[in-house]
Amino acid sequence: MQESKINLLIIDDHQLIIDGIKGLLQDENDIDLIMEANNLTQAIEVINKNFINVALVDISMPENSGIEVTRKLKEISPETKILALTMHEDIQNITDMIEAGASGYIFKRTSMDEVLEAIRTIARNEKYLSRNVQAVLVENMRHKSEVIQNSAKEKVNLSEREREILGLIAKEFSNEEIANRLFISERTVEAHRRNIFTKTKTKTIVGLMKFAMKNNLIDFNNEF
Amino acid sequence: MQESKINLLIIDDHQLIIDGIKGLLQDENDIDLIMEANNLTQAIEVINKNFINVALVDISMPENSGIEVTRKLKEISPETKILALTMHEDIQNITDMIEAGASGYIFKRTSMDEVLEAIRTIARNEKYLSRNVQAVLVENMRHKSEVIQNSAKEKVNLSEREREILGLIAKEFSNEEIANRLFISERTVEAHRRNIFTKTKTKTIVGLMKFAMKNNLIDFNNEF
DNA sequence: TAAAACCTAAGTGCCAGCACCTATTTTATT
DNA sequence: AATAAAATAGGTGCTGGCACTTAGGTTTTA
Repeated sequence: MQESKINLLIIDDHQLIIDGIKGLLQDENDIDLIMEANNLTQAIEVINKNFINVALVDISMPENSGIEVTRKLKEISPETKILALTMHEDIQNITDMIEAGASGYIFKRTSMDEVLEAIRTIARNEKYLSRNVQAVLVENMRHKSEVIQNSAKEKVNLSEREREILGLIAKEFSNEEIANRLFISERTVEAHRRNIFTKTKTKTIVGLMKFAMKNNLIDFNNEF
Repeated sequence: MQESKINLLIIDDHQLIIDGIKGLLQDENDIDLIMEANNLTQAIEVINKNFINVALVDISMPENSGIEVTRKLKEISPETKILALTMHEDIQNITDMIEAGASGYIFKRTSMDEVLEAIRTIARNEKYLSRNVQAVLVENMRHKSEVIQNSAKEKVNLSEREREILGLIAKEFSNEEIANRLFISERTVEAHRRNIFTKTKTKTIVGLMKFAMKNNLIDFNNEF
């Protein structure tokens, strides 16, 4: 399945790291060309002159963050696959990089073998997340549910009608509109609204929306 | 790093699949015991009698969904690592299973080699997401950003101050409180508020909150 | 069968948010 | 130097949301 040779570009502001990686990779016979760049400008220059399959981006770079670099490179050369190499092990960084267009993400504390495997994987147009990264993602998913469970520990039981009205509130209908829609009095809507606030222990619509979000009572994204 | 032998439990309502997997794994010398169960009740029975390192759960089971099974097994035997084997390739299923406590997730269309690798990986207390699953996760992260970019294509440029005030609104402060906090007049806060509404093309606080959510201008989860 | 929860609804009054207007000072941007 | 954008702030008036109260009919549950 190994297609052709890989043209690699290493982008890092630390020349030492570039040299290190280069040394470790240059014996691999499926990696043809290894270019290097210390910043975005140099990287763009390289990419404009050579066809690069894989760019290894260290996102701890000072001036342009790795996210910026990734976005920019993807813009000018969408075929180039980007592998993020970083010491930032938080989810935000991972998701940001992937949103920016990275095909793979590995932590600096992983072995060089994995770097090589990652390069080959994303060169084949697959995705690569190192074990560590997978662990972070999994932990995050689990954590999210824990947060929800904790915050909703005192199980809020909104009635059918209350949920319905909460949904309409979230859809930006006024009490009057809700009343008309449901063929009930505005007074009744107000009563429901009050009960919803009481049950959810919230005081403002903003608070209520946050509550609804956290408890997945409404979803902001898919609607409308 | 291979610790000891692995005790495996295969849970699937299709006996054929159990037999198939069993046949393919019984030659592996690091897999000691292979038990089987066709449903949750049987699985619980097995787990109560034997120590199981890894449970391979097919979540397409009719009666109790794999999610239920996973939750239940994790409850009665937290040390047992769970590997989800499924034909459902959507994110919801993946996240649900992981939230329920699965340590790994693989699609049915992956090779048996990967199943074996996955079993060994999670037996070592690591996480395992197959390449396919990684692809789905990555695609999902990217897709999210696309949605955001589309809906916010007309790049909303809130000023520094406006962002600050938006943040305070999201923290449920009233105009008066915001005014006091920032040492400005309530009139000014109102003016900013109006400008924010205009710029974001929203009309109600609910709409504004949805906008802010989508554009990551505020984050509902981490705050407070 | 009684109690609890739910859905319904009217009255009354308060005020925060908002509309619409105007205007000065400061800070980019060209 | 000039134009634009942002931040500041006062006035005035309307109203939707909310508090607080009361109450009757229905459904669920203990």
